[in-house]
Amino acid sequence: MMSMNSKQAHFAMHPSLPEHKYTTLHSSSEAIRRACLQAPQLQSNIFASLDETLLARAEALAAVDIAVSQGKTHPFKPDATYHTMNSVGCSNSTVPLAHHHHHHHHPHQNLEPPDLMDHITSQSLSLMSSAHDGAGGGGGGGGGGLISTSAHPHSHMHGLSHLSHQAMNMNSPLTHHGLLPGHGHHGGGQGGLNNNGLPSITDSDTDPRELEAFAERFKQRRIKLGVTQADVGGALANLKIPGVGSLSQSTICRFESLTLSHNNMIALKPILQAWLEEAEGAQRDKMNKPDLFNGSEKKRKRTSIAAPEKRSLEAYFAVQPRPSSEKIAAIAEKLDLKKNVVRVWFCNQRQKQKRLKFSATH
DNA sequence: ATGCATGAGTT
DNA sequence: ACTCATGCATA
Repeated sequence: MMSMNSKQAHFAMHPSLPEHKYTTLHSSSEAIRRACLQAPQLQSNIFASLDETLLARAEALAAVDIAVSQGKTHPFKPDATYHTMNSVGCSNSTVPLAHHHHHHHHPHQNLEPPDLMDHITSQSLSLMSSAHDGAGGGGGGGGGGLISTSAHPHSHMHGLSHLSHQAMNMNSPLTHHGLLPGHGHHGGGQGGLNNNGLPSITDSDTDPRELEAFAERFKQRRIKLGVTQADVGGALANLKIPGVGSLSQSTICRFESLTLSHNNMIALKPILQAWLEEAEGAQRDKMNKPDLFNGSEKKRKRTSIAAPEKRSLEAYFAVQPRPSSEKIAAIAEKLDLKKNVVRVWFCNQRQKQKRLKFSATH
């Protein structure tokens, strides 16, 4: 089969700067997070009598939290997810951006050197596109790189997901990849290029400190170039690196702020480094691709879990980060949320927790 | 800058 | 049904 994705729709232009629908102090919810919840794990009968014990317990804990930092009520329903999946006539024109095979990994118990680049061949570095600025947040604008760049209607999937998926364990930063010819130099500087055009991965590349330093340099140079995070993401596709498509503003942002998993950071570094060097080396010409597409498709609505519910979830998470399906259902009902919303929340929470745990260690 | 969500690949 | 990489929508 080819690729038959069904998640497209680009163009999220102009944030209409609406009034708050509901008060959501996202900053506090993130700041508070689970920090002081260590209830004894009383999971007596999870399947027997709707462990209200645990739920009540967790909620009680959450309640304490509420009393301390909340003094308002919100008249809103914590659930507003309506996907408007439009079958836009299924345009099958998926970019033949070579979605090659991938490898597998055995259930061994440790580091399996990932073939970071197994097929990458050369390069055809182009350049980014327009310049706007305002990437770093900018309060009102909304992180947005709402520029008119990269005209990809809807056919870009994950670019390099296969470069470093879960096959590799992200622990010891000493894992070097079997196909690394020019490794040997390290200590704050790499520069060798692999046979595929991307910078070689060296030991130093897996060093959290090095990654951090690079991320910082990257951001500064990017800004210096006058490009937004979104611009970078879109420009990556122009690098024509096999298996590497475009990335979103979100991902670029996360890279710069180190809010990606260690592995993800390592995988993205070579790509972004390649772009950076190209962009600086050709800062003269700019191509502007006017995209005259009409995006009248689905508009995904982001579910917003209200603070109280969120606190409860955090309380549950503290005692049981991985609730069973039944448990999730129970929690969902208790909080009047859709089961899937709860499930996804736990998944995301685990990811977050994981990366926080890592950054805390380094 | 981040919260909620999707999807591929695994387990 | 989970993990991981990513993305859309939004604060």
